[in-house]
Amino acid sequence: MATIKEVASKAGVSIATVSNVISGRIPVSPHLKQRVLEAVRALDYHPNHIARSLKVRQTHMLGMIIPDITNPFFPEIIRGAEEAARERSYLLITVNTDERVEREQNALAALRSRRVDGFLIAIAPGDGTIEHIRNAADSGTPIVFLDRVPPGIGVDSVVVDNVRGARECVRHLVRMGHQEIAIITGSLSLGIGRQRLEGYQEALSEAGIEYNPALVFEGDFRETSGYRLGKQIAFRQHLPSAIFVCNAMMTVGVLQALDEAGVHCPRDIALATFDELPFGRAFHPLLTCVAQPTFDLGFKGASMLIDRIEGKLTGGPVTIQLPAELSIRESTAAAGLNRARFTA
Amino acid sequence: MATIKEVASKAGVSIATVSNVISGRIPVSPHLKQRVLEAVRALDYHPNHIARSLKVRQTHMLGMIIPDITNPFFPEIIRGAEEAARERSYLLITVNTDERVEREQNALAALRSRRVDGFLIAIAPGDGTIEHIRNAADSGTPIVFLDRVPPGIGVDSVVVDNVRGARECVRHLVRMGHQEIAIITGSLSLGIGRQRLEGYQEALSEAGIEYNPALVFEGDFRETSGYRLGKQIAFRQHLPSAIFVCNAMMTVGVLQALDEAGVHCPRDIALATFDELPFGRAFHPLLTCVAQPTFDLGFKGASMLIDRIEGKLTGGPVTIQLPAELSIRESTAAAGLNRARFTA
DNA sequence: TTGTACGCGTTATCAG
DNA sequence: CTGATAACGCGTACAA
Repeated sequence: MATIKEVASKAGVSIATVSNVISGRIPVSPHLKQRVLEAVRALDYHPNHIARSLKVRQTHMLGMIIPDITNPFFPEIIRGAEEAARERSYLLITVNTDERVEREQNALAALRSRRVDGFLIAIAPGDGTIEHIRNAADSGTPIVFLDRVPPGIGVDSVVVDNVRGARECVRHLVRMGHQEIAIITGSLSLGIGRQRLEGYQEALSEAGIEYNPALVFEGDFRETSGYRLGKQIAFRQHLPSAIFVCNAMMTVGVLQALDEAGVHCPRDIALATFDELPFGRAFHPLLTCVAQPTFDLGFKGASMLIDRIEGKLTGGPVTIQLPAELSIRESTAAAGLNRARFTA
Repeated sequence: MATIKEVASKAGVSIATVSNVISGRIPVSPHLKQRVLEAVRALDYHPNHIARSLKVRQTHMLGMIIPDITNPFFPEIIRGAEEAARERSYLLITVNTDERVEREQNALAALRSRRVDGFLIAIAPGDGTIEHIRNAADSGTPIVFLDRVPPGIGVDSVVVDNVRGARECVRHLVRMGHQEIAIITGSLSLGIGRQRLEGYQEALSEAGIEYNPALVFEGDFRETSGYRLGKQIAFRQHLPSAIFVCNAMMTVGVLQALDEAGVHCPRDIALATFDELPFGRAFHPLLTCVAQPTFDLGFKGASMLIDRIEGKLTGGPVTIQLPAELSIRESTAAAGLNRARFTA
C-alpha cells in the first residue's frame, strides 16, 4: 500500500503538504493541492489510520459489546449506533458475547488493546462480577450502557422504561378481563429482567389481583427457554388465561410450544410480549407487544458516547430513559375467556 | 493506560522480558514471569495493539461488509465468521451498507485505511461498478466473497448452490400439482437473484411448463418489495396457484400482503421461499423453504480468508459451494388447488 | 536474560 | 504556505 511519502514524492511536495491536503486543517495552495490529489488517486492511497492513531492517541473507533446478535433487537440497535458513528466518522466495532460473561471479558480486553475511544455495552447476565467493566471505566475510557445496566457503577446509559412498559401491557391484559396472568420473565440477574417483573407486579397490585409466584416462570431471554416454559405452562393442570412474555425471542418459543400442545392463541390463551419481532407482521395472530425504540437506543447511545469522547458532554453520569410503546393486536383479543371466538 | 515500560519497571525487569512473557515466543524463567504477570494485573496493562500493528504490519482484523444487518440471514453469517475469527484470534469488524454501493465504497475505504488484513464481502446490488473492490484486491489484501459474488473478478468465495436449491423447491411445487407458479425474484443485478430465477426456469422446463414472464415479479430482497409485489399478485384477475419467493425477508412482506388481501395460504395459494427466517417456527402456516447454511457460510469464509492471510492457502481462487436444503412444510400443503382444506 | 538503537507512517511543531 | 524532524509505543535484533 502506498504511503504518504510516496504520494509526496509523486506529487513533488513534502509529506507535510500531503498531510495538510488530506486533513484539510491547514490551507494548501490550489496548485499543489491538485497535484497531491492526483497522486493520491493514481497510487490508490489510503492514509494509514494505524500510524495516525499511534500519533494522535485516539482511534476513532467505538467498541460495542452485545449479548446476542441473533436477537433482532440488537441488529436494530447496531444500525442506530452505526448511523450515529458514521455521521461523526467513527467506526463501530461490534462483538457478540452469546450472553457469556467470559466472552464479554475477552471482548473488553481485545477492544481495550485496540484502544477504542469508548464503549457501548449491553451486559451479559452473570453473577454480578463487573471487575472487567469497572477496570475499563477506571482507565478513563468513556462507557455508555445500552438497555442493560449493571448495578453499582456510575456511568452513562440509555435505557428503556421497562417498569412502565410492562405495567401498561399487563394493565391491558387486566382490562381485557384476565385475572390469571402468567409471566415468563427474562434473566432475573439482569435489571431489565427484574424491572419487567416489577411492572407486572404493579399492574396486578393496582387491580387488586393477588401475586401468585406459581405463575412466574423465569427464562433467560432466549428462544429455547420460552419453548421450555411455554410447554410447562401448556401442560399445567390449569391453564392461565394469559401469558406476558418478557421478550420476543422467548415468545417465538412460546408460540411453538403452545402450538405443539394444541393450545390456540388467542382462543385458549392470550399472549402479550415485551419487545417486538420485526417479522411479527407475518405472524398469526398478530402479537400484542410493547415495542422498544431500538434504533434510537443505539443512535442516542453512540451520540452520547461520542459527546463524552470529544468533551462535549462533561459532568456526572447521564441516563436517558426512552419510552416503550404498547401495541394492542390480535393475540389478546378476548382470549381464554371463551367470550368470543377469533379466527385468524 | 499503562505501557510496557511501566510494567517492566514495576516488575523490575526489562521491556524485552515483558514482551517475551506477553507473547510467549521466548521462554522466561518462572520467577520473572510471575513478577511480570503480577505487574500486568496490578497495572491493568493491555498491550497497545496499535503500536504493535504498526511494527508488525498486520492488524489481526478482518473487515466484513454486508448489505443488510436487519435481514437475519446476515447476523447468522456474522456469528459464523466471528467464531472462526475468535478461534484464530482475529477481530471481526462488520459494516452494514444498507444495500447501497456508495456506502460499500466508503466502508471499503475506511477499512483499508484501518489496514484490515482481509475482507469478507457480500456485495450490494448496483450497476456493476466494482472498481473499489478491484482496487482493494489489487492492493494485495485478500478478499473472500460471501454468498454474493460480483462477476469478472477472480477471488475466493463461499456461496450457496442457488440454482439447485431453487430448482428443487420449484420441483416440489410442480409435484404438488402446481402449473401456474409465480416467482418473486431478488435483485436481478445480483448473481444470486439470477441464479434462483434460473433454478425456477429449469424446474418448469423439466416439467414441460411454459415459462410465463407475466408470472415473474422482480423484487430487491427487502421486505417492502415483497409486500408490494404480494399485493400485485393478490389483486391479479387470476391468482396463480403458488408463489416462489426468493428470500425470507420478502416472504414476510408477501405474507402480510396476502393476509390483507384476504388470500389464505395454503388454502388459496401455496407459498415456498428460498432462505429461512429463524423465527419461522412461530409462523402459521409453517413455511416450506430452502434453508441456507448461514453459520457455515460465515465460518468457512472467515477460515478461508485467514488461511489466505497466513499463507496457508496459496494458488488460484477457490470457490466453496454449499448446498441449500429444502424443508417441506405446511405452506405448500395441497394449496390453491382446492383439493383439500387445511387449517393451521 | 538485559539494554538499547531502530523503524513502522503519521502528525505537530517550528523554522524558513 | 512549505519543509524538516521529533515524537507516538512497541517489536526486533543485536551485543553484552
